[in-house]
Amino acid sequence: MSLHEVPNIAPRCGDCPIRHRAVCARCETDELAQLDAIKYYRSFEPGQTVVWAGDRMDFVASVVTGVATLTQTLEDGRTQMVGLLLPSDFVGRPGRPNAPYNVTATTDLLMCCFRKKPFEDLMGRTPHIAQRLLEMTLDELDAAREWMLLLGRKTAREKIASLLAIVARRDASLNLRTPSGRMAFDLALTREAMADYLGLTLETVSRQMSALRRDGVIELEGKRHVIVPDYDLLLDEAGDDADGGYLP
Amino acid sequence: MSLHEVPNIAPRCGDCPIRHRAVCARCETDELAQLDAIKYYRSFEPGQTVVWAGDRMDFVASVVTGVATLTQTLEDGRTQMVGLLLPSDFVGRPGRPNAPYNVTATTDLLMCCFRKKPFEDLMGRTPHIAQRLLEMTLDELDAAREWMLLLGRKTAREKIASLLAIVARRDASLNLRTPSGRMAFDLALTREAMADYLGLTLETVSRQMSALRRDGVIELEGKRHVIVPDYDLLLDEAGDDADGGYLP
DNA sequence: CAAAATCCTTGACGTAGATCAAAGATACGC
DNA sequence: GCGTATCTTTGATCTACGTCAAGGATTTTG
Repeated sequence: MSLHEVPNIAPRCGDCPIRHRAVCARCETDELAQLDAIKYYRSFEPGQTVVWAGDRMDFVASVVTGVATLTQTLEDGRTQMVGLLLPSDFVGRPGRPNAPYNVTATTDLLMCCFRKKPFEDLMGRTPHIAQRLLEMTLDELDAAREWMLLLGRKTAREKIASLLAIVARRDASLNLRTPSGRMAFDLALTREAMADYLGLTLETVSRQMSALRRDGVIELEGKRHVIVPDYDLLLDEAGDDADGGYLP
Repeated sequence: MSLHEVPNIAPRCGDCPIRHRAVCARCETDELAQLDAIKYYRSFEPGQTVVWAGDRMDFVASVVTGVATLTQTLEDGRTQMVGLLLPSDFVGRPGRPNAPYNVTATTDLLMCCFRKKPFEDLMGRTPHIAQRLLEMTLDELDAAREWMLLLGRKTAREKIASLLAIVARRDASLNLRTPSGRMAFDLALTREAMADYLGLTLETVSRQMSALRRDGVIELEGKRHVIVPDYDLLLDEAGDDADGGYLP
């Protein structure tokens, strides 16, 4: 349910195959046991919908493997992606019965779910979980606002470059990155999904990807595997924000 | 720090002239006293900056009267508004030392501030304040995502209509609204601020405002006072989202 | 009350990205 | 191996919105 740098340093959550950035960062073993008691797994195929906007959603979850998206649509079918869920990201909101957006798997997707009621109870008993959730939600809000800048003011080329930079950065924590700016990753999104992310059409996305390749900013192997020979060059293209980004 | 319907039903916070949606919704009198002890007021003139992006921000605050904006900028000066603060809205984030965005007064502005350290301490002691803050942050996130749909997929005319509908709705709780859809309000934003909100240029905003007037969707008295003869008509123009909006 | 800011409107024109259309890649089933 | 479906690329054209420019309205200042 977010988009930023993910340190992925949280301790393992019981026997759960993923490090629950969401709920485990400061968990005591006792709490981990309680989380384990209420968790279960669900898997989805590419294209499958996890929940429809407006539907009751009686669980919260974090992504174990795969990619999911949050999307919003207008009556006439125009759609805008409003969230991109990568492994360790969290979906769902304690205190809200219904899902505000469509949640869709774009790849094979495994989610670790917690039934909402017991999760909320646990949250009520352990204040630091609520605090952690607040922290995460604030991160998401920052990401959403960065995204707003992209949607409102960046050119198509800058949008593409920014998206690639974001995905590359997320992958960088896991994947190989040479000391130079060279890095490679797979883009788990179709051109259409990229377009929905960026507020463009898929044709424009395709054209701009070709243009970036032509200009040597990126290399493409097949359609989805991207190589960034010089990360700084990509960031230049992305026209990243002034105001220096805020200090830690 | 958000954009939705604000019921404004929270009890008064001590002698504070505003109902602190943020921190008082479920406050005990004891906690109110503690909040009162650490609060102070600051006022700003139109155009004045409350904090610069990146600067240390050692308080959280809620807007008492007036309007403020959160903006982000690219190096070349392109700017995007990412938050609109109306009375009762909350700014600032416990746990983060620096402000991520520029906060600027667009009218005369009075803020009720709480020094961050004591506020955080209080939050640590009273879990429901953290919960309330989480709730508010989730509301903001929803608003940000609605805004993303606007920025990414709506036409200029729809953008304007959506903005007017949002402001009208915020005002509706305070202002007069006849049983029919007729309503009137003052727009505390310049054309340029509207443009920054909507990801447009000020010329396009001006043209679309004129077009909406010409088409009888709105009436204008002077530049800032807007009359909406038929609110449903405005909502049609705004091309509001499908998926029915989620049920309460 | 003139002079100078601001803020807003309107026009003429250019362009980035949308739309429409066709065809190449790649994968999948039989 | 061939047909079908999905995804992607590329081209030709259109258009909504941006850019540049001029001129009102309204307020502020001296």
